Amino acid sequence: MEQFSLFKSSKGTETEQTVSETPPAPSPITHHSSPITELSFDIEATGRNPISGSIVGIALCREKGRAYYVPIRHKHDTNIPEAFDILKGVLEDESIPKIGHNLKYDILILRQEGIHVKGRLYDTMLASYLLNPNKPDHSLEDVGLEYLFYKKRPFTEVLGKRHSFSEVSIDEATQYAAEDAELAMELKEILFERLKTEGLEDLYFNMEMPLIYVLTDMEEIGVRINKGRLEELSKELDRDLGIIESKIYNIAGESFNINSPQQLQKILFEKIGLKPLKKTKTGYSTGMDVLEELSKTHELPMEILNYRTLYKLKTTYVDALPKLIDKKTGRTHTSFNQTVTATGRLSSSEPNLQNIPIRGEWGTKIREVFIADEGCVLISADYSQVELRILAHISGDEGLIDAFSKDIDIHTRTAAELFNIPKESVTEEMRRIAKTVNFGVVYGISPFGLSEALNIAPKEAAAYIEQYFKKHEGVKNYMDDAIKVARENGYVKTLMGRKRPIPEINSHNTNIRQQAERLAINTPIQGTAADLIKIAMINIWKRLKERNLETRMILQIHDELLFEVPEPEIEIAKNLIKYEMENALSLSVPLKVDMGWGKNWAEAH
DNA sequence: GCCGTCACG
DNA sequence: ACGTACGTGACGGCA
Repeated sequence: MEQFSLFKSSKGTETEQTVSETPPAPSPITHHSSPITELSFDIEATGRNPISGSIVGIALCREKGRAYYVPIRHKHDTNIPEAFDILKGVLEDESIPKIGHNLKYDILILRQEGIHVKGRLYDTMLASYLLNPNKPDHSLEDVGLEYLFYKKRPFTEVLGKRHSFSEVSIDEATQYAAEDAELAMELKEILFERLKTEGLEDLYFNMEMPLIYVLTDMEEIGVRINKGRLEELSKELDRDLGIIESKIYNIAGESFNINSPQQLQKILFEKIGLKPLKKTKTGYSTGMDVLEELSKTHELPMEILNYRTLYKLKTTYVDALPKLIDKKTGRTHTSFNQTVTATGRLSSSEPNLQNIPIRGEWGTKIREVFIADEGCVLISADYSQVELRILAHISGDEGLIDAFSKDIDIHTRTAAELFNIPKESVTEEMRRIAKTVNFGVVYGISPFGLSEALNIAPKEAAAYIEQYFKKHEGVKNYMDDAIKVARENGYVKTLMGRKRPIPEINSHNTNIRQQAERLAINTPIQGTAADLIKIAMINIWKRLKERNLETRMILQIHDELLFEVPEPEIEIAKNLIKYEMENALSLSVPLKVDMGWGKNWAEAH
């Protein structure tokens, strides 16, 4: 039977028809005489990763109760080229708004088919995220359930024992896909109305929505990785690990699985008789801080730490990265997740390229593997002390504003304040302490937390904190105010109006409440930094496009952007990037961006 | 599927 | 008496 598009039910309440019947089939787009005001769509494809996955079909919905499914590479498809061309025209029409759930995925799949989606995007996943960034699951299933009390048919059930969606019968595929497209359309009404009442419209349309296009480009371009070098490093790590392994067995007097915390506990705390310093839910901790402390008493803990470091680098990076090089592009394509963090940051997965090692000799070795394409260099641009600058701005603290206005080394200045001495007399050790205090301030400092971080007595830590607040009343006031605001509203906001509910702020449990208070303090800072770099990303992306430059943004690591830049564009790109990052927001302190470039990421940093 | 551990900002 | 720094993702072990 000829099947072009399938007329479909309102979530299964009407019967479906094929459009192959006479008279000539109406296309889902053209049989309407009215102009298309908006369109909900959903791509069915193979695989989670939209770069390696491929399209199976497209579901479309223009109005409640009617949705269509157009098979593209369905096993049972009869491939009608006209359908594809009509769809391309509509999806690329800048004037037609597009509705969907997780549009970044659909846009990326469509790009592989030569369709470049344009126009205003109503992404219901992003809307759900902005309405409640604490929500752990923004899947269509979960959002549909929460806002429409609608239980969608699970994908796994439709798939059954089949390997790919392309093997599902057209009838079933239609039911499933059309339901998704229609659900997104219905959710759009509710969620975007609520965005308006919550004051989140501006954040959506001017930040998260444009960012979809930026992130799709970044994911599509990917990063070049030196695979051969990774294989060399793997062998090197194998050798080093073997040596440490036998050393450990020698010291322990037996061989065991070093990666098993259970077995390790037996060796450390029973056989050798070292003092357990900390407990976990399941036993005695063998974490880094504990082993570091124990290494003063015995030689084994240090060897365990060395082993763990190398093992981590090998399994998580050196051996994992080559497997994620895409066969088609020869590059590595991460996913930038826009709806994961509670603060507004992005996250990165499969592979996570936001936690690539940087410290130590192995950090350098691994970063050297991230390379620029021929004729290009990598440019790294990172915000200097961005969270403390944001704290200066939102707290209005005079001391902090003064320090950043004069571009004084902030940690040295804090040290001078803490120890009541002139800047010139600050030692390395004092600066280290001050640096930790400054970090602690941003996290919502507590005497216990600071004492743990500095390995000092809580009383001593409390004294530092007291001294810090004496010099920075503005910061102290900000913290008190943030907690007050959270108590009154039940949520806190970033500078750009991003909200995070803090439901535990009035908890009667002291621990829970204090944790909530730290969130109330930290979230506006971390979240504003996230807002800031998102603005910079959008502006840089736009300007690169306007000027037809071939410089490509490839990674975001919270306060850093990484670009792949053709050599002739180095100067112009450097200026453009620095300007847009430093001027993304106008704060009461200047923003400062450090830049570097080279053939690999280690050099660029 | 959870836990402990550890890589990053 | 207890347990705390903020935000992530990936790995191996183990039930």
